[in-house]
Amino acid sequence: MAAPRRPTDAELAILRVLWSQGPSTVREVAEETGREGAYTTVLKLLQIMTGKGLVRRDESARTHVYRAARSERATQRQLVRDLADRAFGGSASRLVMQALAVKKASPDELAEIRKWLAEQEQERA
Amino acid sequence: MAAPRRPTDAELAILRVLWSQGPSTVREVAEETGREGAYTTVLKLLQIMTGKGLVRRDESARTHVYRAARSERATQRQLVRDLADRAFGGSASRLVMQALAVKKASPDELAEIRKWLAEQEQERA
DNA sequence: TTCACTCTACGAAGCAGTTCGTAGTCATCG
DNA sequence: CGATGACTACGAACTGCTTCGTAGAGTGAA
Repeated sequence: MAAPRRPTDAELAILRVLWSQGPSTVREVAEETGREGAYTTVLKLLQIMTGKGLVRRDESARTHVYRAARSERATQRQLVRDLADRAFGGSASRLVMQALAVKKASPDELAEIRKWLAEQEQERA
Repeated sequence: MAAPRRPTDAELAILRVLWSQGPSTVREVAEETGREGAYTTVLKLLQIMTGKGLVRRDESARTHVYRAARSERATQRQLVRDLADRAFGGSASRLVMQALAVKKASPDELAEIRKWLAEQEQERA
């Protein structure tokens, strides 16, 4: 499979619904996004996304059911990589530095970072 | 000033040149991007970016000199925030987690992260 | 059957981003 | 002066994204 193009904003909004709600119909996605009269817009987007391979469609019932083709994590990593390339000279670490400056972390998140740090030092031994 | 729209890919490529080379002429930017026959394309982009307020133009000489209107850091943070909003439910910390998974860090970067971690724990006291 | 409702499909418009060709201006050199 | 070359300005084409309107098919109730 060729390198998939980065999802657009509207596509990402839909993927977010699919990731959090699981496989969904057009109506379910449209209602979750909360916008009025968005039904055919969401339908069209899902059709396009099916063509791009971003989502998969179950057509066994008359009302089709869509699900994200790639996991949230995998997509997030792709986007991080993409941003690192475009704005940080390819350095994910420099991206991390700026992200750390943006917002304080919760205790859980701090713990995760500490854990990651320990692993890094482990590997360096 | 209203919230500036996120720079596009082509705009970011130009900003990267301006950040690393400092104020530059169209020709200097065009040569740095390395693409053939890109001159008028770069010129047009710089004109558009001037209109958007992304760059500032010194017209005192016949050959104009452009410089980035915002710092690299500020722009990077904006982009991080934007990506956090679009793909991480607004959580920069979750973005950090994925970014850490993407690539190993250098010793310097590890040290910076450790320093940041210490500051966080300080504030929590 | 007929009506109302829901669904899919799709065309088309509008807009932004990107690229390129062309025109016109200005400075310099012979 | 006249030619050459570098510069700015700008229109126009092309593409991709997003939105919406409309058509047509399936479903089920009266």
